[in-house]
Amino acid sequence: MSKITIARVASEAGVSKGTVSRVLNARSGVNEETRVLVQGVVARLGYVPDPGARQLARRGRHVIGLMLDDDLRRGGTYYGILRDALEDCLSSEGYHTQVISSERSQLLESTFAGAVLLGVHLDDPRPAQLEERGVPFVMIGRSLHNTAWVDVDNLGGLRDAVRHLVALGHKRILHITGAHTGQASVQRLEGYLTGLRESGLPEDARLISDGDFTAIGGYRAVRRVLSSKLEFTAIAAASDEMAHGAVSALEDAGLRVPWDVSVTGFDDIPLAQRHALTTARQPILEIGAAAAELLLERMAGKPARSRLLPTTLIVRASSAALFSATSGTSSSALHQR
Amino acid sequence: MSKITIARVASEAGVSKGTVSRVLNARSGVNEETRVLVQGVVARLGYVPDPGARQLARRGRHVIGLMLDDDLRRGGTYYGILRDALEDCLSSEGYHTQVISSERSQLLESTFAGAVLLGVHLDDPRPAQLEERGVPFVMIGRSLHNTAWVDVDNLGGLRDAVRHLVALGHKRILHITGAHTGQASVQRLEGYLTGLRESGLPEDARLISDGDFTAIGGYRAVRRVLSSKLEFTAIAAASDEMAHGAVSALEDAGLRVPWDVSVTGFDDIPLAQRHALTTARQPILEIGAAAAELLLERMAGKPARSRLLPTTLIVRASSAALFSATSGTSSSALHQR
DNA sequence: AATGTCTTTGTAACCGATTACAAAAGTGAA
DNA sequence: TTCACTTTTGTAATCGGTTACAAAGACATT
Repeated sequence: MSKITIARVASEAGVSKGTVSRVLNARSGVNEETRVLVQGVVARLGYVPDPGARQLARRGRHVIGLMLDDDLRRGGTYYGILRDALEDCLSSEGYHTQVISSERSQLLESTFAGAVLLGVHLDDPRPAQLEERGVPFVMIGRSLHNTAWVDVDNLGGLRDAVRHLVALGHKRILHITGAHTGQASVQRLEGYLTGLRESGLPEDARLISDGDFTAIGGYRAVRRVLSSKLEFTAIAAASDEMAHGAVSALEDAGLRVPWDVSVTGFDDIPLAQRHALTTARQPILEIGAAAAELLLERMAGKPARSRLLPTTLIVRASSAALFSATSGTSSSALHQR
Repeated sequence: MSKITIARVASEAGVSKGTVSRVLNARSGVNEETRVLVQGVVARLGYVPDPGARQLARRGRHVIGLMLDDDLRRGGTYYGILRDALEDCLSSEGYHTQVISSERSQLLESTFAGAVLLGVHLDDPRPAQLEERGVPFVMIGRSLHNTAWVDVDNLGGLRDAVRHLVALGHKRILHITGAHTGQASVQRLEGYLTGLRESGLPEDARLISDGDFTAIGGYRAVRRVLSSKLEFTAIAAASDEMAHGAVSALEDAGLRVPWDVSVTGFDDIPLAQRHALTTARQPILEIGAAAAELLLERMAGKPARSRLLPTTLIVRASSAALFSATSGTSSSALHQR
């Protein structure tokens, strides 16, 4: 049928266009009742404001640049969702996002009202350029001092995973680390060690195997440990991808998850759900929302704030109580079925 | 330094906004002299019409729906880039993109000027809904008859990879397939077979190992073949991810790439470059551009067209000439491990 | 009752283009 | 010279939003 405009919503709700606009942009000074009423009509009609008209009406540029680390840009999985979440939040504020490619950076100040940096490395020149040109920005994942950032509690997430495994009776827990360069990786390792310490378990350097945040990396990390005949009954990986690789390696070695070995991941990407992986969920939507909020603050001239968000442990079928307290090596711990 | 608008151009040229607009849109009924004059001013000022305002005045809808297969949406890697390319092309025409979630599909016709479907399965009900409601769309990856689509020459890409390997002296080439459900997978298998046939090499069903487009899938596919003691000196995988997994599996078995086994991939994702993988590159940017172009045509009421884009073979260090013509090199290396 | 303050809502101008319509200029025929 | 017709140009409404400003109520204070 005909296009749904703000005027249509206004007349349907019995208010003026101005009021509807205020509701849509979450401006203050709107009666709670009116707001609910208008939101109801918006939802009922499935009204979506025209982005073009919106940009036109707001003077000046209202485009937020999205800077992605070129490697991670394709790391997909996690970053794709985060990007969706960000776009969702920002578009409801009337902003429109656009990816800033590495080359186009000279157009920064004329084009962008602000920027969000996703997984950008420490040595990337672009954050400095932004700073210099006075474009406000927020980083996701900590990297720079003095800037606004949003991050997830990496340490806490891994610590919770370890606590969970310990509560299930596990005592020899293998940790698969991420890439050494990243802070997230270091913090998660720290969380693993903290979890052990709090539970009074000894730290064993041989139970830390290096991965690289990829499934193959996880696979190989487990393979190495298995061939060293080291005992372990659980694995706490620093990412779901690696946990998935770990599960595959265990299966290929004839071990069954969770009967022989329990496995936990980190992130809660869709793959984790498909493979029923116990994992420390990153609140991706909240991260996106927080980044949007902090960026809007910065753009409004307020001082830089930062936020550390907690993870939630999602328990699925890949972790289970240790049945045999007596058993020796994991490979001999094969109970039938 | 204020923004250059059509009014500025008009006053500078000493004509009215209407006349400038007519020149810009190549409408008839403009004096040749005036046209040249206006075009001169436009060029001198570097004026570019605001896409948003333009679309608004043209009284159409300006949001293009993006339909992603829910699984692939997170597959990241390839789809993220493609999406960027699409958005780039469409935004310069004044369109904005928005992801269409599975639920919201009943609002289609009132909201979207058109749609792009990315990796949507054959059994998805949404394409049919679009058709029914008269929303023009373009699919990336062929699926339906009678619709506009853009696709890459899957068959040709794999055939080229096989030709390349054959030219290097390889005669026993293993193919790792993708998911069985996808057409891309089937077409690449066909390309592999075509390559063999053209080179006069025999087809051997045991040299086809099933993967699932993931690195782990590639790893396991190779692992299976290695354990069957089958001879081969090269692998042509249906994706870079799987090729990466294949390389890892070979290395874990004590084989060296490319000395013992050559490996090729498909896609040319960043990972391929990092691992110096020879691969059939998909022209992702061109795919996005072509999809945008075809969609704009459809929205203008022109008949559906389609486009098949060629791949380019990128030769890197993972493929090399077969040094030892004597057979059994790779399998003897295998036996040592 | 009159005044001031605060909150909530409506009104109308505006963003930068397009386009229907009218006005002006040009051309040729009567 | 005047009229009819065509070509070229200007004018103003319009698209779908945002927002400055004014108006209207509600409430407390004097």
